[in-house]
Amino acid sequence: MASKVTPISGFQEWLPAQRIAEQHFLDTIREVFELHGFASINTRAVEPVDRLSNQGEDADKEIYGVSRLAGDDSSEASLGLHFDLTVPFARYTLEHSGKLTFPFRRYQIQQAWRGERPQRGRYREFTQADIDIVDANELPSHYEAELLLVIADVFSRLPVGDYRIHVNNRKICQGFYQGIGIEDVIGTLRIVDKLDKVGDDGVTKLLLAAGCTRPQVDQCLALAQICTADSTFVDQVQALGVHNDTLEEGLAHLKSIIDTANEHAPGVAVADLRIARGLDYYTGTVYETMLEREPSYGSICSGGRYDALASDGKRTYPGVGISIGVSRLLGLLIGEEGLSASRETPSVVLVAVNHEDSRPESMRVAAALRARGIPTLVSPKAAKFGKQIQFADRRGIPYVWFPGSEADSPAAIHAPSTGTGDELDATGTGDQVKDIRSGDQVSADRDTWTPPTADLHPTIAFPE
RNA sequence: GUGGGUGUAGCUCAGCUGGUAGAGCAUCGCGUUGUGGUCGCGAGGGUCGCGGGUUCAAGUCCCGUCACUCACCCCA
Repeated sequence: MASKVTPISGFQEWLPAQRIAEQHFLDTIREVFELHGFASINTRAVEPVDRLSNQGEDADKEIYGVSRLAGDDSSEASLGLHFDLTVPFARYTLEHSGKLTFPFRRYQIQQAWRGERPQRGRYREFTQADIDIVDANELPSHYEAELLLVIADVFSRLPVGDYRIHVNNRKICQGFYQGIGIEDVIGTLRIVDKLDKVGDDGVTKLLLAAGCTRPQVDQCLALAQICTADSTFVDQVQALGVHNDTLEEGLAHLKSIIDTANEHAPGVAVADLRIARGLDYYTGTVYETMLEREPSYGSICSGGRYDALASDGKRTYPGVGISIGVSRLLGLLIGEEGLSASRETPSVVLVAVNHEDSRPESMRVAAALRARGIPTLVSPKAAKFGKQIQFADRRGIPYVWFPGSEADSPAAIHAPSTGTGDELDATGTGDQVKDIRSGDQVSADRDTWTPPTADLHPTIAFPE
């Protein structure tokens, strides 16, 4: 039955060349995560709804439920697709706590689902690349700087352009707000978080409406304005004259992170005291990462420290984690800016087929090349050589191999004169390989010929 | 969930105050059984999102619905 196919909003799908670019990102992320000693885990797509749903009332609306279309499954536990990787990881940590070795550092690259209205940079199905470190009972704060450096290492190997990791510590806001007599810390954070969208005036109105006094509002705004690439933010906060132990603790932590980051990855981190993050479970350091060329696109890498996400009653497992929003990042780079691969197939060589009768010989050539790690495809038809070259060209395959073991082979008959003729096999019966970009065609040995390293695998680049 | 915009070929779109569905690009074929890209000729491909209404006649007007899209909410 033919039915019209239509796209489903909020689900990202790439064409083959774009997928190659995506895989390059995923491979690089994985490689760097492993380089920094993170072990991979994969968690199931579903969690019991009651475990997912107590993260805040708004989150509930976004959870996709999972059930059988037919049949009476009223006796089954209610399941939902996870909407991030942190909550499943917390559950995983508790479930396997007896078999894990702490501090446990894991990476997890999986999809997550949120049933919200899609928009630019926001999807209903999306891939996240998470790293987290959890420990039992206590978690040293130096990990909070370490995660930032891992992300800096990842992005240094990818064509993401200039970016900044904005770091804050919730204790700064919490201590500061309490120090000036504001009780609703979370609510105040949420309002201050809108600074980008509604501006000073908008935030002022909202805070006044929430019951803050004028001096409190001014202090909140003054704190939120502070944003420094070095540890001078400490002096700026202290100049505001608020005294609170929690505040001092937060300042010391953040200073330590910024100093460490500046030593190992200069220019990447910035202390930005307006960063709040929506999720309630963060208790200390929080991160958001913006691209310099388009900060309004939103954070492409976020996370933070959480002290009590996982607890079995006897022990709590504090952790710190950060997550690359792969789908959001690629939605911009691939979807809008045109990042793609140099070809739409991994094949670097197309082996021509002279006649259908000689296909076995072409297959032997392909086998010899593949045995040496050269991705190779055999031509689908013994069409005219122009067609076979075109087949390669359309897919971006740079080399066409002409098997030459037969007397009437095209390599013997049709080798073009290149002036010197030296590179042609004197007998005219050997294999030849043609670089279809330059037109150069030379004799080649299927057991030793290797394409230039730059051609062996597709490369990724933005359009000119 | 609330509000605005848009639905015509694979893609980008034209189609006037109603009169038998079009272009460009892409795809495929042909241009002396052999070395492509240019060029020439040709072909395929559309329940005009879906349903109803008005009319002799609806892609076009009206109503509904669905999808996509943008903003709000919230977040990677």
